[in-house]
Amino acid sequence: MPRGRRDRPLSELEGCVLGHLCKRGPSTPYAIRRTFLRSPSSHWSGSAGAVYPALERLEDLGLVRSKHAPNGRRDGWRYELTSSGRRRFFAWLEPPFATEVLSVPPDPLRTRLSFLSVLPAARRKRYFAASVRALLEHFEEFRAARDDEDEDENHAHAAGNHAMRARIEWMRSFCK
Amino acid sequence: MPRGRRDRPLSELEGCVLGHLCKRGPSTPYAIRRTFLRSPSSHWSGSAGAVYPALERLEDLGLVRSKHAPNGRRDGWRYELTSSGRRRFFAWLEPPFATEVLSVPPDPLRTRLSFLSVLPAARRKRYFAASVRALLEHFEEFRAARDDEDEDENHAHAAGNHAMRARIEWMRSFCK
DNA sequence: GGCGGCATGTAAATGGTTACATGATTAC
DNA sequence: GTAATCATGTAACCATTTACATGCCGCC
Repeated sequence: MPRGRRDRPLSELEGCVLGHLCKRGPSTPYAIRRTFLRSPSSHWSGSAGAVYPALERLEDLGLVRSKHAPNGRRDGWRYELTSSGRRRFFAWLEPPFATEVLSVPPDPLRTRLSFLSVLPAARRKRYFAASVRALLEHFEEFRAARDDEDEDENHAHAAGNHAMRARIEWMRSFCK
Repeated sequence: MPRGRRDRPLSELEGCVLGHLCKRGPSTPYAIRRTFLRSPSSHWSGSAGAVYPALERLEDLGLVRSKHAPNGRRDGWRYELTSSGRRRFFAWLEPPFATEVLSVPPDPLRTRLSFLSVLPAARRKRYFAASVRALLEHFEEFRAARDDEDEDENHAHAAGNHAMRARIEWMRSFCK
């Protein structure tokens, strides 16, 4: 799907950038990056090398608009949603979803299950035990890292909780 | 992490390629691609443009070795694990895991939860209902696509099942 | 004997990453 | 006044994807 096409699907990052602008209003690129950098639930680094190009692409698509807005002595731009950007964001956000949104999300731990038959039974047993232990440990950390400021983030966090518990459950079920 | 470094972490695809060689023995690149193409649980396309370069990288790292093995009149190569490749595969497969393996796997549906507050309550209600409906539909398809040939794949499939059910559960819990 | 599908690749585009550079502001 | 951190980017690299090219084989 060539980048130029106006109707190409948005990447997850692009959707989130539009979402930030929709939720918090006009923002500088750095402000957008910051929410990625700080958000505990996000899996993006919020790297400048991703956010700035994404904003350029979105501007090329006419979904955002930038105004020159120097900050003190310093140059800077402020981005805001266009009305077509707003429509596009809602299309990204709401059902009907693309298949990738609905299908089982990738999970590196689950991927590894496809190869466990190469291990002798005893070692496989240890595998499950050690994995459950590691998962539980990680789970504690995750639960500790609550946000509490943003209601949405709490929802997302709760969903993450469910997902983690499901992983622990199936790992446990294989233990037996 | 520069590509040349011998101790860089393996990508998921690279791990799976080593895994294929470990499980099924020496293979042609196409045979490896095929398992990705056919495996229902995999989220890679098994595209040639991913597998061939991955094999080259693994060979540069000394983890696989290729032999010229013409197939009939046609050129072709067959790859096999080296002993260091085998060690490396087990390190990839078994605990202790890298953080990315343990942490909550990304889920595009969960990502969208972070923006639901932009919707008015009624619309959010419809959102959850429609999502659950779509998930259930997709879930049926997923369950139908069992493999039954490979025991490991059945394990992975069962884990996918758990993950899907967890998603449906949390979507439902938000409905209320 | 032509056609469709299997097998074997290459090339270009994409959307991320890390690393680097550097100006402004704040804390000490 | 100097070090840490905030803010603003650029550049190089990386692992994927899609699209393309092409030879061989079996079937109708």
